[in-house]
Amino acid sequence: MTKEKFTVTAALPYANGPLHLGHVAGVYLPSDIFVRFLRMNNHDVAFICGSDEHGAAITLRAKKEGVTPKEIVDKYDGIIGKAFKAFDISFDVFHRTSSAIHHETAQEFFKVLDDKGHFTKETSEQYYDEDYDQFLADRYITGTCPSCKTEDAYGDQCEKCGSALSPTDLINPKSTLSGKTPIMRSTSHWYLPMQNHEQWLKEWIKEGKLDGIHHHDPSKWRNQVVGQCMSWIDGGLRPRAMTRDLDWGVTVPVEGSDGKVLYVWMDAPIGYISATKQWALENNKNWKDYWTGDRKLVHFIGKDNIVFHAIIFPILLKAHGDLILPENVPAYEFLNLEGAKLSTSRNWAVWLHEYIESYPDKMDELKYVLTSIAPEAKDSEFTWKEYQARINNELADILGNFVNRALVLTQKYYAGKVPPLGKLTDHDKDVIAQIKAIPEKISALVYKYKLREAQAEAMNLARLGNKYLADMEPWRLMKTDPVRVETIMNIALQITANLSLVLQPFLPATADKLSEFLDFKTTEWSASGKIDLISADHLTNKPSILFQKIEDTIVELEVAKLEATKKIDTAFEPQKEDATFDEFSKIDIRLGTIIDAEKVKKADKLLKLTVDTGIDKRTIISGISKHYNAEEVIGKKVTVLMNLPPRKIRGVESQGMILMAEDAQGNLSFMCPEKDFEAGSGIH
RNA sequence: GGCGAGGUAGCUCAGUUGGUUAGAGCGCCGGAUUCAUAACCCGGAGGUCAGGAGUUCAAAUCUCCUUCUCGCUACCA
Repeated sequence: MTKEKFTVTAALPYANGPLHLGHVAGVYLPSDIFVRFLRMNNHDVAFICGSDEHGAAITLRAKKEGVTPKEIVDKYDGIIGKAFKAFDISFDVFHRTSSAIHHETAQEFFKVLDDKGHFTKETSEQYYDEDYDQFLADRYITGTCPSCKTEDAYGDQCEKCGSALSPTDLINPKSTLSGKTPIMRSTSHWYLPMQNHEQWLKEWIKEGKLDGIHHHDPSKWRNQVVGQCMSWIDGGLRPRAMTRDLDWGVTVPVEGSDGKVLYVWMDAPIGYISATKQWALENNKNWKDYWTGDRKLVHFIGKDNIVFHAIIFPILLKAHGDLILPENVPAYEFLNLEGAKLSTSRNWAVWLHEYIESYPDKMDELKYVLTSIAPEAKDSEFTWKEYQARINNELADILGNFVNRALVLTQKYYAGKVPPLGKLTDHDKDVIAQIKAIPEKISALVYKYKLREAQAEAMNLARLGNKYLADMEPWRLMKTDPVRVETIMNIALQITANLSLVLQPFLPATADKLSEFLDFKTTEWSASGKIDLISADHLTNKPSILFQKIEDTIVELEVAKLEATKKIDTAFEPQKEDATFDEFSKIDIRLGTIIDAEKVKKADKLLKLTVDTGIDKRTIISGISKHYNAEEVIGKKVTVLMNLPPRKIRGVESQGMILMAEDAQGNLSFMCPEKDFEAGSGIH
């Protein structure tokens, strides 16, 4: 195998929460396996990751918790970094986007593109809501449509006549945030005109050609990745703003851009580059070697960020010039947990750092299970029951047991010394051929990013060993033909030595244990498949149990722990700041009876309700159709916020709002009077 | 709502350019065995390949429709 060069990145974890099993199964573990395998084959590889620490979500969270964004990201960068270390994900570097070197790198990157004219700078007068102290997106402005004169047309489109608008076209504009007339304020943003890149993107993704030259094999990209990219491209790419009005992030390195930062999705992938720079600095290397030339760039990501890695970042890389584009973007689907979607906010998750704390000696067990169920082609599901079954039935019974019987027999018959290989039978030769074939299969699968199958193939080597022993019955032959047993045991030990090799990418700690048992270690994949890994007379050690079985009580405990999180109200916000009595008095809340309801067309969550409020019958659009269907809400007496300024939603004017209670799981419930009061009753 | 990806044995999943009785692992049932963590080994049962229609000598595989799940997006706080 010729040596190749790889730069492998794992999606930067967003530093506003800890890591859960979904992240691990779908990005970090597969990339780690891939990289470990590459290293064993002596490819030149850099494995890059780090914390993604910018973006509006972090500032919002900081505001909510009353701390600085820096405190948030420091906290989670710490938790995440520590967990990766304990779980033994073998990054060459785990960096962070809040570092100085990243800010410099991202700014420089931006400047290069700006200097080359790859951005269109739109300095425009935009509407600004003084009460909310922010610029208004098109959709947050309504006004009268200049062509059909309908009121409440949106800033980007009039729903009535369908004409495309810009906010400044509107007559008598209003902010939907405060309801007031926004003022014009000058702001400039840098846009990436993605539509200029459609042609080469199409050729690159569909045919794997870049500038007419072969770049990669598109059939190796996952369906989902090609499908979603083509869907975006065929739908027509549009300019996308690469800067934001925010105070947390990489400041735009251009005069007069105060209060602006790089869009987090421009900033974050550049984090791969800045992390490489930091690593190069510390290891006396040149970072450019890892981002130029005939090097293969591979991005491991989750399916939710395909377009950023397969469209937007490639545009940026190509526009920058000199830099390589991804050779593949293996995107993983999602992992579910015990029948429900993983959710950070609802605390429905198995957190990696908590697992590590509970089971510090069971890292490989978790790795094995997660690789077995890795969501490569579709969403998959983790259950503790399956965790137990995989470990007990496969790791312990098949792998652990084989290793144990081979080594224990060696202890028993030869005091641990490897017996010589004698004359081979046809059966032996057949087994030896399979020992050779398995690593080849694993290798082919890994290069195709089929890691779960690759791992299963590694387990087949242990199966082969078990079957070989069962077929040969050395314990019986020992009485009649001890010379023959020497050959059998030699082969069994060679299988064990091969296991210590082929398991390394998947189960590094277990592979090390095997090496200790055998007193033999090699990290050269090219040695795999050989049957002379350990020589005759070599002394092996007494084995210990490789895998303890998982007791039922563990499963029960973990499931109970999860169920308990359903009941704990962890997700509730802290109390808001004081409101004056005057402010409260302005709010008009009354009981209303829903007298009619229908689903709003072309909208997932909306119900159009007709409500009798005691003083009138009005239409209210409510985003509750995931929780209530139209039939069941009719006749309900609910709480209505009366004096919210009317707003057009999906072309229908909503005159007020139905107040809902929301629990920690995000379920919504009407708030109904305890006594049967009539519609119109005020709520004070 | 638009687009994308999925729906294959009880469970987790393979099925390459359509081609003989649809596969693997685990679970289940039966058998054999004792070197081994009551493990291993052999055998068996179990599938209208989400549902319907079509193209074809032939469809899990191609086309259309319906339905369910997930993601992106729109809209919703």
